[in-house]
Amino acid sequence: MGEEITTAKEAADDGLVLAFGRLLGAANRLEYLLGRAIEEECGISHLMYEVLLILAREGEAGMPMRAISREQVLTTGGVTRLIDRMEALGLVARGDNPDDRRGRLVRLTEAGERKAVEATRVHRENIERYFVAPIPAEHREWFAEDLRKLSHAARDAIPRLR
Amino acid sequence: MGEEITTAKEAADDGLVLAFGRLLGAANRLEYLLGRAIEEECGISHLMYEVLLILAREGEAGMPMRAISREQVLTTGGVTRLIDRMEALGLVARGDNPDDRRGRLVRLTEAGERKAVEATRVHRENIERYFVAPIPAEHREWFAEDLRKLSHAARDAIPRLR
DNA sequence: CGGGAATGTCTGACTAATCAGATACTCTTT
DNA sequence: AAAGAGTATCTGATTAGTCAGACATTCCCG
Repeated sequence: MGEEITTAKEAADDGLVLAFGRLLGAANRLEYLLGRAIEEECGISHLMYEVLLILAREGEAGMPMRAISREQVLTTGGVTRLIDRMEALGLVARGDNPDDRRGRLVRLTEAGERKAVEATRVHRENIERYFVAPIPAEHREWFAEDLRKLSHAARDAIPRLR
Repeated sequence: MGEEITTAKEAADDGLVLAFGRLLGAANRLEYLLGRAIEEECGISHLMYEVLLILAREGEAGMPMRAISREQVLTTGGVTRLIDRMEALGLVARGDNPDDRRGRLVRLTEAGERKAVEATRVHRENIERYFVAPIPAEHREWFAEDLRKLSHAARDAIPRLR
């Protein structure tokens, strides 16, 4: 594993690269499956669902677009367009930010709250099936904990997006 | 955790949904970081790198586009265009498939092999830093093993893409 | 306090994916 | 062997993101 790699075949068989590929593979596939399910059953994209949860956590006051961009790896331009679509669906509302007149605050509407609850029901069921079931019960706690560490380490390493 | 969820706030605080969000968050951010690094240092996208490794594993003969689409969650149309770009960069070559004249076989070129080795060097370094370092040494083996299980379970559950 | 740097959002131009339909071939069944 | 079903790839239209630049506002330092 610590050896010098000189052929493409060796590169492809590298243990570390394989393990990492597994993380991405698992995440991509799970995201795909769960995203599909939410899209079909609730009519919103997986990214919209994530934003619903972020806003739900934030509460009444709403949060600036900037903060959403930071939570999800998404440029501010991307957030603008995502929120445009969510606003068109009636899930969120934009309001002025009294503390900073450049910015705006996004908050959930009633419909957005209902959608968050509905989508979570669908989501939970599928997570149980695809994410929890394959991990042996005695590993689950550590596994979740390690994911948390990984998630934070990776977040801290990301340079600020425009 | 097993309780009925009725408000958006509760949905956002659901332990299972949070843990899953962590997996996706970690994977997205790591993919972002490592994708950036490979792109900047090697001039290819993360997806291209994955395909280089897939082809390296396959060897001389090459593999049909269909198989690539299956490995990466990507439609066949997406693979066509990805391989178009990789061909333009000189990393892969398409050849006829003697066994099935509908299909074509994709294989690495010399330049593709070199790129796979080069990119893996960059990749390994960053994986060490962002992926391995945050996981305590005594968990690593189980963690990788659990990821493997997850990855396979998720792969088997994915419906065939067009 | 005034001016330059920094920040938050939006937008036009672009990119890389999806989807669905077209085409060409293969496989199976009668 | 002919027909119909199935499969591999490619392509036009669409979509959802990126990037870079515009603009308004705020922050900070002399």
